[in-house]
Amino acid sequence: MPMEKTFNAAEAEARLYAAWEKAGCFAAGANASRPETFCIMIPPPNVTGSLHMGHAFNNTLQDILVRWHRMRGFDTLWQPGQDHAGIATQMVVERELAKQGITRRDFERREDFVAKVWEWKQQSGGTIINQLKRLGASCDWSRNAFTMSGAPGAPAGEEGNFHDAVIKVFVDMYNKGYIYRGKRLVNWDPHFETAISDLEVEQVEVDGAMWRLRYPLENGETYQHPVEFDEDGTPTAYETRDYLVVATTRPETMLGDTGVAVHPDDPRYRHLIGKTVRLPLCGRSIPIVADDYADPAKGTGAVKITPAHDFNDWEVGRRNGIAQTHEEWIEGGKTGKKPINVMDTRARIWLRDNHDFAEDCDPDGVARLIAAIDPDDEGRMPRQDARDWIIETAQEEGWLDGIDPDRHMVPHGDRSKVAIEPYLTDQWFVDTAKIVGPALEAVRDGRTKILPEQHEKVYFHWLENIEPWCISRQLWWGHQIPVWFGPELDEHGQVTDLLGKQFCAASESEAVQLAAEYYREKTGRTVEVGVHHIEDTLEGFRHEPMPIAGSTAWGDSQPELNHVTLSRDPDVLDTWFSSGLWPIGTLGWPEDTPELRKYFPTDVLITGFDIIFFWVARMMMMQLAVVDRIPFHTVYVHALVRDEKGKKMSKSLGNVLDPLELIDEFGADAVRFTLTAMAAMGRDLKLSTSRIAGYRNFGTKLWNAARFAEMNGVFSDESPMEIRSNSDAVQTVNRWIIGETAKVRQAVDEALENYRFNDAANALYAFVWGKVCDWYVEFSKPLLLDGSAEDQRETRATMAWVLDQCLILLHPIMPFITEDLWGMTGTREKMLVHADWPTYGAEMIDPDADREMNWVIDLIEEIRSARAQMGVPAGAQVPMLATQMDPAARTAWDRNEALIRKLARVESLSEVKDLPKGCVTIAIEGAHLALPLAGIVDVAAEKSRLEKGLAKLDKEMAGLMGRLNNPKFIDSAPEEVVEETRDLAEAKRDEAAKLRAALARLGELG
RNA sequence: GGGUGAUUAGCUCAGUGGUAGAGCGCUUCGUUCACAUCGAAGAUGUCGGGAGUUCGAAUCUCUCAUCACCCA
Repeated sequence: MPMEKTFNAAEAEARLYAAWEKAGCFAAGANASRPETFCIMIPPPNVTGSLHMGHAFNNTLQDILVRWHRMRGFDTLWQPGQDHAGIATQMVVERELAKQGITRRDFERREDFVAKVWEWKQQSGGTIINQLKRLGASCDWSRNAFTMSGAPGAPAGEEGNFHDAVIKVFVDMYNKGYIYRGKRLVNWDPHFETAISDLEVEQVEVDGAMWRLRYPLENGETYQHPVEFDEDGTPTAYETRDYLVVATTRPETMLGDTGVAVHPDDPRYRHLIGKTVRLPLCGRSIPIVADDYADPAKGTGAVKITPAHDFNDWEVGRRNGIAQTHEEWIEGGKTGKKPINVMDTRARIWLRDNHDFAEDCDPDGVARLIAAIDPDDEGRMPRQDARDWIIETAQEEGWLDGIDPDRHMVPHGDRSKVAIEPYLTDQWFVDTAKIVGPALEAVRDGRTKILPEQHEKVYFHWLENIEPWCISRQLWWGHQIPVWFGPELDEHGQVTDLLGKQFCAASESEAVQLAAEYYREKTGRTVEVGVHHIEDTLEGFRHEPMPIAGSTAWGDSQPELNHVTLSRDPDVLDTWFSSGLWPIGTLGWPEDTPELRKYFPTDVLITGFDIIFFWVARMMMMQLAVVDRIPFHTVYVHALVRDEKGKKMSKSLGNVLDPLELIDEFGADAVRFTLTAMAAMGRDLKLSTSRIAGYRNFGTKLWNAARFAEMNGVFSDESPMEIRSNSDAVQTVNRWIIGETAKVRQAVDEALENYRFNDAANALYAFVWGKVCDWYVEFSKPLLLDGSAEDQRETRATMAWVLDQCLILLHPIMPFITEDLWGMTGTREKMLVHADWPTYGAEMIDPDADREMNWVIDLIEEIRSARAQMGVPAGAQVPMLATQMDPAARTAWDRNEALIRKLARVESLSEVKDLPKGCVTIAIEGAHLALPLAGIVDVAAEKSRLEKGLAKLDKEMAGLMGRLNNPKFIDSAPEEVVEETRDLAEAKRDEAAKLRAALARLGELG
């Protein structure tokens, strides 16, 4: 059956992928023929994810390395999987539920909500897997991993043990002292009501204002405020003020102010340091403190300090005793200030039952504020409304000094898009300072290499300045923190802190056992230990663990503890905590599996630079902390895919190219080849569809070369020869293309070894199109059509071999079209995906054949160029004359006459003593050739052609001679460079002489 | 403000000290049996500006300009 004219990607891709999967071609170790292993972990996409250009790029590069190693016989594993994406998944599921009018708060039990999430995951969580398959990704899907597999409540089919790994790591790290719970300011997302990481916060510029508020000075204090200035800006007149003006972009936080800061050297305020102001509305007396953070040139130079609601204020507060812990406050004789949280978890102003807030306030003020802002659950004001109310009131009461419009950055949650609130809460942290050392060391000493190298700097910079990592999230979808709280006892067995004792264990029963031991030791009795499962009941507040201590007392005796009820921390772990274990977790750790032994440490990680901190650094730290080994020896960091104008692709800009649509239109191979050809290290790639179309055409070109071969019996030779080296061929053309194939094999391997994907793609493009299709197929025609039986046989065999090599070498980049052609151009033992990667090299290259064919190609191009410029009709056969040919040229001509004549449309070659008038000169090494075109030749056109050529040669000669005439060049340049330059100058001189002679002859004519 | 990178043909980009390249686009020609998703030929560059090192610089150094990204 004759081949179609083009490759039908839409039909073939699904069929071929199914065939690969069915045959188990991607399974770990498939096609292994040597002991070395090669393992890549996929950067797990979100379970909510769908394929975007970045995934397409990232996974194309991984697939190339994986297919290349598998064909070379490595024991190969490409481990796929997804992460459970805490916030993103909760968002998607809540959105689904919202369609039915249900919210998360309608669920009575956490388990019910989590069950819904699992339901969603099983229905819709596989989207990206199918999309990766369309791209051709050769992952071992039978091992597909999920960071929540095996978690409590996981349904059938999700029984993996990733959960065990996560919990075990937490417990290990907790016991090693790497994990602790503490009260710190975190980025709080009021929509999702959870802490989020710095990296999930984006800064958005918004139009806002600076509100100036007057805080009255207490105890009759005043200061001189400048009101008139001379030309130099020196104050010339002052007014006496009995208040300080603070400027703020967030007036609603004033309810939580614990001080006002001024610069210690500010002459206006120096005498006020240590005095107090009275906070309007609540009447709290707060100190004026000295801190460099206050910039005298900014605003009024006095800045309100709200430690519980601003990161900078927190630092100022800690330095100045106005953000003390409870213990510090007691020890300091209750003279300092504690930070005051005035918001609930939904960023509404929380005043009712807020003891920290009310503590030093005027009771009437408090009552008024509660009535206005926080009367009851329905009336509690969101932060924006409270701001409006406060400004209005300030205006009415005369303590609003003014309003200045101000454009400033406001942090927003990248998922929720709402303004982030710095929020003071208890959270769990990894004490990264304790585990960062080995991760830095591994890259410094080269055990792990980051490519391109510039990214090592980013890695070092981030790790050297690492902050504690907040790993708790107030979500339901995730790994619940394996810590149970119970009352802490003193040496007399008395409760000192209801929440003070933590029991960290992999299971509830182990925690209970730990607790029983603790209480027995403290009390000398057996204390009954139970577990209380808390539920989310407090609207607008975070659910905290609530352990219970039960005791009995008889008469005057101390109460005796007889039972406690533990309460588990309700928080879950940051998704990145589980993704951080990806390399070991996917291989079955903590079980000692054969895969873990075989494939860990893995080889290469391919990822985008945007998650170097998020993920790469954390994997390094965690693997080293947990199993004390690096997770991979090479990290290849690729750039971003942008649109053709260089803009980051984003849904809001509408410039997103959907890889699946591109695959539909151009085929997966074309998309893959484009991404590969543009993957120069460290550069963003700007993608345009015309480029993809170009590479689709490349596939068609290859297809048609095979089609030509098929039509000429290349694949159906009844007595085929076998080509093993260039000595199996006699014809120069065949010997030449065998050598060219060997060259490209070396180039491709070298490129891939160095992660120079674009070099591999471009070398193959130039070879397949520029060498095989443009020249070899054309050269083969005279042999296949008119050659001797032996020549035909040899050429068919060579062509079959060359095309096979093209398919093999292209397969990692273009798996579909190559596999399809492989199947239709021969009877094969194995599919191409498992074909043996060649190892031939220099021994296949015949320098003589190389020289000869390059001469032939030059000659044909010269003749074609002369003809085209002289306006010789394309179809016309022309005679050619030679006045001189050296032996090499003579041999080359004799051996390749048929194909030169065919491709250059030369009718004959005759040797003459002198050229007749009206000839067009063909400049070629080792021969004087000319086309007698007396009837046709346009003297002026030929003259300008020759002059142009001469001008170019003269310019080149000038440069070359300039160097050769410089004694310093002869002395200091390497011998071979000097030699090369001499040869080149010689050749140019010969060519110029020929052109001059030709010009002289033209002169005779004209 | 700090850091990183970029500036090469009309466009998008390769190019680690030795004759400036590719793809796309453009112009002219072409229905010969692999391919018009094609073929042949052609035009197009003070390699961002300036200075330096060197026999020799797109490439190394310094400086200026412009742009981009990351972090504050």
